[in-house]
Amino acid sequence: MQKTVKHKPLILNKFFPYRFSILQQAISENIASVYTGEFDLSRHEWRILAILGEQSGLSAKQITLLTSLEKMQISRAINSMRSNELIKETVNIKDKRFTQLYLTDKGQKIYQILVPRVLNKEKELLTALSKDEQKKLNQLLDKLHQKATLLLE
Amino acid sequence: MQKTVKHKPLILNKFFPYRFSILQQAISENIASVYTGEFDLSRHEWRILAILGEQSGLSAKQITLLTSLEKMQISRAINSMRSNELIKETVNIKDKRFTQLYLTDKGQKIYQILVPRVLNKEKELLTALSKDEQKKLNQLLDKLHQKATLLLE
DNA sequence: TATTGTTATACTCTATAACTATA
DNA sequence: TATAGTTATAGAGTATAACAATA
Repeated sequence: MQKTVKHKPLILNKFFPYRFSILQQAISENIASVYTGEFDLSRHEWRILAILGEQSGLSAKQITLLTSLEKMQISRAINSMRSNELIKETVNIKDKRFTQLYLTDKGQKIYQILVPRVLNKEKELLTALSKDEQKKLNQLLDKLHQKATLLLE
Repeated sequence: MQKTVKHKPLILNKFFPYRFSILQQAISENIASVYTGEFDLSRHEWRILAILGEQSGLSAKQITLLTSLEKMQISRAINSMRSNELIKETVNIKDKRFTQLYLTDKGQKIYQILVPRVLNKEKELLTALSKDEQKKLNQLLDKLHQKATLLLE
């Protein structure tokens, strides 16, 4: 006689959130291999570099609104990037509480090198899918994201 | 005159790996809210509970093969679960290097309570998509996973 | 009083590798 | 020699909150 199962079984390998997490890890490692390899950035540093490369002069506060990073994570990452001379800053004259952050020449150079590599890695990953499939995937993930966020409230 | 951009710009919010990572975090928090809330399990502990609830008597080595956990992560999680009396163990008689792990009655009770809740949370998340869309999503993620793994080698 | 950003602290997680016991 | 599992240790990341400067 078999043990009575009172509920649907949970097979970890078929459990959507688990599978998603494993895939996320693989994707993340692919991208991280680009920015950790030669320039030894942390994930937070890489995100800040990406943001500031695109939009100069942001404050830490603005970066919190554009990324999932919190203010002390940013403060620490900035600290490290400052000592590696990737970032310089000025105080906002109109409101001295704000610091305006910029990439240094060195920071910009690294940014210019990394962006094509990272975009290329993204492209490589996505060659697994046709253009239509990529579009479909984005739609599905958007729906899922909306629901996941809703459920967290 | 505008600054010359020598490459395609990288907009973090539209960068697939970034979006994926944000979504993963939201999904993971949804599931974690179930197993951390009442029983205060860590993610590793939860995964081990899920595995052992399904298959009794596994060794730590076997668990490494069924999850993304490594042996010392398992060793530590087991340690904590042992002191919370969720797990008991016996030595394999044929090869004394192997430990066979089992849920205690208490561990099983928690397992029986958590599985329906966790599956329900998964279901809630997936209501964002139709059955067809869920199937499609799984196919697309599988393809992506294959590619991501391949690129890591 | 409220906000920006820094710092302190304690905690969790991770990675590497040395260690034991068994084979 | 090789394997299963434990332990030590240092580093990275996280969460909470107190803090200084400015508004």
